[in-house]
Amino acid sequence: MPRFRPVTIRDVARVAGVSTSTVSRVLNNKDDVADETRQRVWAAVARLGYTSNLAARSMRSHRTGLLGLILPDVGHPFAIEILKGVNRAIAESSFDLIVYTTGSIQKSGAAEHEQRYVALLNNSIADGSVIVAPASPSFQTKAPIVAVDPHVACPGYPAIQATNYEGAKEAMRYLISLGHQRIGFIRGRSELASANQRLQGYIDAIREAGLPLDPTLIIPGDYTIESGYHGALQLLRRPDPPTAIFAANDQSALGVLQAAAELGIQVPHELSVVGFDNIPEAQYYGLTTVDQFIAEMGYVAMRMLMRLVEGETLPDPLYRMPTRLVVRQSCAPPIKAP
Amino acid sequence: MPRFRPVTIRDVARVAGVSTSTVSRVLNNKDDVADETRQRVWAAVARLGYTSNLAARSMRSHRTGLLGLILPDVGHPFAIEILKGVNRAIAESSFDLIVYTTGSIQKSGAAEHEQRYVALLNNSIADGSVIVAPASPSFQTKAPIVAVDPHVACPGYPAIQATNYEGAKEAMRYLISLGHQRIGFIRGRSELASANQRLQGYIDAIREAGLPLDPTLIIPGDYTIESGYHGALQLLRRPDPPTAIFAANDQSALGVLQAAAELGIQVPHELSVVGFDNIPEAQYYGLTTVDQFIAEMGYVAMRMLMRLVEGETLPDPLYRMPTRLVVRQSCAPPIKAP
DNA sequence: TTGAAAGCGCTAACAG
DNA sequence: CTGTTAGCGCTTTCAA
Repeated sequence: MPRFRPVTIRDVARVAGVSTSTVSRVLNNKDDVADETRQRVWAAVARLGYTSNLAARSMRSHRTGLLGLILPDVGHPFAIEILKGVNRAIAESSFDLIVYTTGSIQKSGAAEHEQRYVALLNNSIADGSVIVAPASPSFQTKAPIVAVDPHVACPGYPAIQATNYEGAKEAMRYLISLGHQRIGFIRGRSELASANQRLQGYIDAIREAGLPLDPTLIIPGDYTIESGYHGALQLLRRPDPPTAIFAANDQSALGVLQAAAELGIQVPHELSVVGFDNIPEAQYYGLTTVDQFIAEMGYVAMRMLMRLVEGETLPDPLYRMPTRLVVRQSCAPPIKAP
Repeated sequence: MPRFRPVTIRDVARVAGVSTSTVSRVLNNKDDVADETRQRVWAAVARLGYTSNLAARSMRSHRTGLLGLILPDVGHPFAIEILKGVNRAIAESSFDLIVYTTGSIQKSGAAEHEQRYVALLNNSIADGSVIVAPASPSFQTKAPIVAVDPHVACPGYPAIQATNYEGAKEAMRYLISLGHQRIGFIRGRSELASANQRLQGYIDAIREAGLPLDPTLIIPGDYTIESGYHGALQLLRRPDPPTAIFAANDQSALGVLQAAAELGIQVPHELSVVGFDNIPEAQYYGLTTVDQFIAEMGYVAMRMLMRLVEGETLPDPLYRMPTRLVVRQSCAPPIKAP
């Protein structure tokens, strides 16, 4: 590969026989340039194959036409869904997208680092950014940001969140309507607002149905298959096992199914199972789920961001994306109706 | 959101009571700074929450620690697979990743635009870039690039490509070994090197087996389900239909299955089908496929790029990623053995 | 060991 | 209408 010096605005200016500022004016479509000059400049641009230097441009004028997306881990299914929605929003717009990632949650992680990532994009090359699952309660940034599924319930920035509470409640009401009275719950990571909202939905649904709340039916978990598996084993080996289990996310729901299979417990005949999130395999397993429209969340977040970048103000800084209960074969009335 | 002026190196300098150049030296770990000064500077950095401005930094020193990935359409399954591999390579490294996308092939498309995208990242903020499926035969860029699956067979830049020719041949040899003598072929987009290499594999396998080459069994296609569907209909409605069909990619293979089902032709009993690429549904349909390790291609591409960025030279600028024939239920010997 | 000064490529004042 | 000038925030000589 031959050493190559990028073409600068000065090269264009020299070839077109004008000053650099005139070239800049033409490039930015200012209207105070003579037609003849404009032509000469464009011709030079084309001939030299000039492309403006993003770094230099964004340093002076603070409008780059680039929106940022900050993801801890692009390989994660959640991130990929977000990406699809974000991509659609970008495709419909005149903005381009810059996705920034450190490749893993390990390398990013801590809240203090997030600030760095936001600053990296937002204070230099991006006109604004969407950040996925941030832990920080606030960000210092020049340009606007929008969060998807922030760790805290009421962050100091615009955000979009699924209706975790309502979704959990709906799932529970469905199980209760089938006749279940003892329903186990596998919790999510307790530092996440989403996980706690789901737990609260579980609790309130039981209370509102006038059923007794048995705290021993609530098992800690961390959104992994393993936690669902072990939690379910614990619940199902009791002398008085629940007739249904609601898992705080898709992964742990899979763990529950696995545990049931291992113990020879028939789903849904002997045990009903419901999971939150939309795991792709849900339909193969016939798992009843509370679907989150993850891609849609990415889409809405980007649309919100674009509005902010254009200078509009959002009517409501917290957008709540509705979930939907999708009933499949993993649910049935309990064997002994009360 | 309060107006916020980003913290600059000057703010840090003022607080630490040193000059901006000293701050810069500390930030870049130069060793000619007094320990005591170094401490003061780091303290100021921490206190102010300073993050260096990417645009300014990349404008001066031409090392940013950022690698670029240029994708026409992040929503596409191929892109997502690439992303997974790329992500892994990034996670293992000390680089961060910047993905640039315009959101759709529509908005990007033409080869002339690719040059812009490469320049955008490579001549300003990135230390080098991986570009997916580029059409251009060459790029003008300051920093190194590596292509994945370029349109042309021998581009003027380092690239990584699946063993399309060998893979196609292996699939054909397998069909021939089952006893098939008349095998149809659904072509891919003829402007792509990959598609033509697969076609050549088909042709050469037939020749080498000493079978007659019937050009009317080769049907044009464009990698879509529809083209596979129509191509298969055309082949199967002949008075002398082939006993097997090899489709140049996964999508068109699905189209073939669809056409066979519609005509009431049993797969694999009356028709064997093989597809290239790895469609995720392959195993559900029992489709025999020539798998490409797409994520792996992304991984290798990034590793190659990192080497180039570090100043190494590649032993071979064209890396050929082996494909693998995965035999599933869609293949069987023809009804009448010869 | 440190600071002053120059300048990366670009845009936005301000003059002409 | 166009050129000159002054920086954006940073790194890198060159002196001290």
